[in-house]
This record gives sequence, structure tokens and C-alpha cells, in this order.
Amino acid sequence: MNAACHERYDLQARVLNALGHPIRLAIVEQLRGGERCVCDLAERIGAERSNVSRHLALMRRVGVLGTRREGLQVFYRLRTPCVLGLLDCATEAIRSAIDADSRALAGGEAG
Amino acid sequence: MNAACHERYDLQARVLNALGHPIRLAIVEQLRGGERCVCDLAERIGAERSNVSRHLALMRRVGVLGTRREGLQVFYRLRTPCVLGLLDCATEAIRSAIDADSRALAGGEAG
DNA sequence: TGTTAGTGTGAGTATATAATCACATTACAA
DNA sequence: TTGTAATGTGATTATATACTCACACTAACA
Repeated sequence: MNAACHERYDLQARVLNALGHPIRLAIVEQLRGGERCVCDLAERIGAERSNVSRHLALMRRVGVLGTRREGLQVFYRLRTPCVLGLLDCATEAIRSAIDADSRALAGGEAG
Repeated sequence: MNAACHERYDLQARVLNALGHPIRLAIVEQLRGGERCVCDLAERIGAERSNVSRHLALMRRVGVLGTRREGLQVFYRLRTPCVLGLLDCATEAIRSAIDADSRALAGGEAG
């Protein structure tokens, strides 16, 4: 628990929190297929434009998303495919936890 | 953006948030080597016992951690190694973002 | 039974995050 | 220059999270 660890944990926490919101996950999922503008994302997800804009800004600040301006529109994109890998890991962790639950229920193991 | 997606995003978000805190990341890192009791974790991390206990309870609720009682002590453990993979993904995403920054600074690309 | 150690939790406070509205900003086009 | 569309942001409110303190609970043991 030295200073370097502390800083690493802060960084990791920032990235994880940047993804830890249903709307932001929906955004990332939409960006899986390539860049999209704010308007487009808001409509696909079914959320307020300004709200989506805020979530996008947050992920951009953290470094998860990048932007490109084209006329009136601003296109957002994933800066690295690693993020998708991270989400896959989350899904896998969920499945593992559920499996562990089943085993615990069947075999009487501790939670 | 149907109901199933919504639910999946909620689940993913819960897992990501369960890990998105410096103290909780420190805990998980300590548990990499095997189960540990609350007291031990609190001392190693340098945080209040009650606070650590709360963080542990949170991760337990989400399904990331499991427990085992032995006398007075309660030992916490990772329920699945997937979680470590998730953290590695986060680290990789951070490195990628930093690399993208460097490239953007050098080549003048958009953020 | 009383004491002690390890853990969990209610209550209160502080802080952070989220959502919404109204409006500012930016870029384009008539 | 005036108008319009897409986006960003200040201000407000609501909600969630984090931390601390005090105390309750549980298991062991004298």
C-alpha cells in the first residue's frame, strides 16, 4: 500500500467507474460497431441528449472515448478495444458468480 | 435497448462499481494470494476496520467475494479469478489510453 | 456467567454522482 | 447577418455512496 499502488488503484477505479453505469455501458455497446454522434446515440439508447452528452464527456475525460468533429456533429469512438475486453470480463465474472451460487445451493458451501 | 439489455447493463454496472473504489481494489489485490480476515485486511491496507467491513460486505453482496467463518474471524476470498482478469483489463485499458495520448500529442490527432 | 476479540451495523454527516431544465456555444447555410 | 441544428454546460434538485462513531452481535475461553 505505497504511493504507487494508491495511484494505480485510483486510476483503475476511475476507469471502472467510467464504465459502471447502465447508460454508459449502452453507449460503449453502441460504439462497438464504430463511431457515432451524440444525437444518434441518444436516440438509439432512448435517453436525454444532454444527459448522454454528460456521460460521453465523462468517458472522454477518463480517456475511454475519443472524439472527432464533422460540421455540426461530434462523433465519439472507443479509443481502445481493451474496453470491450473489460466488459467481457465483467460478464464472465457475473456468470462465474452465478455458477458459484448454484454450486453453493446444491452442495451447501459457504457464500 | 430492450429489457434484457437493460438488465445486463445493470448487472455489469453493479460489478464494475463493486470494484471501482481504491480501497476495494486494494482488498482484491490482497486477496490475490488467498483468503484473509477483516482485521488482517484492514491493517495491511491501512483503513478503518468498520470501513473495510462495509466494503467487504458490498463486494460480497454483489457476488465478487465469498466468506468463511473460523472462530471469531471471518475470512474473505475471491469467488472467481475472473475478477483479477477484469482488473488486468482495466490496467491494459489505461495503458492503451496513455499510449493514445502520446500518439495524439506527437501526431496531432484528435482526442 | 462474565470477559474479551473479531466482526457487523444503525445513525449521522459529508461528499459524489445523476438527471433535468434552460441557456450558451459552435458551425453551417440562406 | 440572421436563423437553425447539434452539442456542451451552469444551476438545481434528487439520490447514492463513503466515512466515522458508537454500539450490538457472535464465538471463544477463563
